[in-house]
Amino acid sequence: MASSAIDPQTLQSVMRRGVSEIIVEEEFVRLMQLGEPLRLKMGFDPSRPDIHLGHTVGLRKLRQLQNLGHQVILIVGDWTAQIGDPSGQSATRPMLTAEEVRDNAESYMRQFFKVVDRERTQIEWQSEWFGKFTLANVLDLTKRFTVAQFLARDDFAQRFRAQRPIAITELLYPLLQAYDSIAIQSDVEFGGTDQKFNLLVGRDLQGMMGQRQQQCFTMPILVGTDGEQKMSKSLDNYIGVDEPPNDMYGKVMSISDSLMMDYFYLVTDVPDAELSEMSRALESESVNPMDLKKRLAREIVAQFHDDRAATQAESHFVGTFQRGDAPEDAQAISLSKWAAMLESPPEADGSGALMLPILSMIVGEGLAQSSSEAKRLLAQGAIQVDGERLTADLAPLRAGSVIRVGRRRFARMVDRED
RNA sequence: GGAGGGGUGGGUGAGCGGCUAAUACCACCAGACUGUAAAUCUGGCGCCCGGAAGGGCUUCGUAGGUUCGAAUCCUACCCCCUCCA
Repeated sequence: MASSAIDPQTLQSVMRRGVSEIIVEEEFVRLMQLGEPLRLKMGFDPSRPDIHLGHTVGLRKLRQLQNLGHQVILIVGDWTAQIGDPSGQSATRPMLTAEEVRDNAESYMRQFFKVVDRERTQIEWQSEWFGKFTLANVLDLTKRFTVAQFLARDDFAQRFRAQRPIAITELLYPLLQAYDSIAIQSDVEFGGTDQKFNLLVGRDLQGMMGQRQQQCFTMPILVGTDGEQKMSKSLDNYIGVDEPPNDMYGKVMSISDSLMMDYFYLVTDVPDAELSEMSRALESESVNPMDLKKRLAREIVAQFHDDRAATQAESHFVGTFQRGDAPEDAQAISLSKWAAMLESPPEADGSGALMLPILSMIVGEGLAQSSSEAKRLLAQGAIQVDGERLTADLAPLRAGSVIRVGRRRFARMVDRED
């Protein structure tokens, strides 16, 4: 319970770090000072069950407020999912079956609760209210807004100008999202800066229908691993909260140095004072950026897995990428199986290794997609055996030999496998 | 109801009878450089055979047709979009 008034310093950190805009700030402050638990609204689209770091910027804010005693209402958007948020491309989305929605919701929540406190979260399905909606309700909703209001929204405006299609249902999307605020009596709603319009429609609608108006928090958009665009699954520039530690660590290390401080600021708990320290050190080049980035990668992995996983991921990274060792879990290839495939017994060179056709082997074992690709890789010098770059198809292999294809595909020869 | 535009390789998007397995950009892969950074540079990027030169096979919404030859022309069909009313 948030029984007592909040201290000013905590309030400041809630309202500043990782927040782009609060509408209306004074009202939010007043609400916080009331000391009663607020209803924090968060929606989720069950056609996209995966959460990545970009989403966690907002989720972390929710968690922060939960720790102060407030309540999260998670809305499963089983109706809006059928429309598709117009802020994306206008790709027609297939309708989901009830079962798919349930599965997606499940996997979403598993990830959601890595950040948000389950104890202080209430889950509501849109169908609880939209299932009962009648045409009369729809008309009542739609008559409150004008086309001009909606066309003022930037992405609609652009599409309209470019004579690209805008489905009527897309205009409905913000309305349905807004009605959710009515249904759950939301006090504060959260979203990325690109959600501002939708959040405000909710606020307006509440006012029109005589409810206390929600406050709107917009959060900065996290740039993806490509260093340019918003982190998103469809652009494949994301770091998923569900990814294994090694991948997560590696992806963080691959971000550009210039993004590093944003990540620290938006998705870790490293205190502000320390962050300014780091920025200064980077500025004066008194620190190797790589070391700070390793810290960032550790922080992030620890957050979604644990400290042990973070330490392991780091040594995996150092071993595999900085030193070029084969990872412990490298794919195993049976030496005897491939030796047996040659009609004539494989020749040995002086040291007892077997000369085996590496190209068909890497295709057969899935290290290359086709023999054409395998040839190209060989020609480009991308295939190594025990650190030696290959130039011809036949490679000397023995048990324990390490095959490396490109930067990250590894395999180890073993005597046999079952 | 009327007029028009369009469906091309993971994406955007050229090509509009042979020089086109198909321009360009993005994404992706590899190499150089490195901190697996990023950026940059170089090469590659349908499948199969070949050491290579080269050859074969399958692709441009679907199905037929014209032609020595079609992503390009014709016919039918399916799908998408815009404008006028």
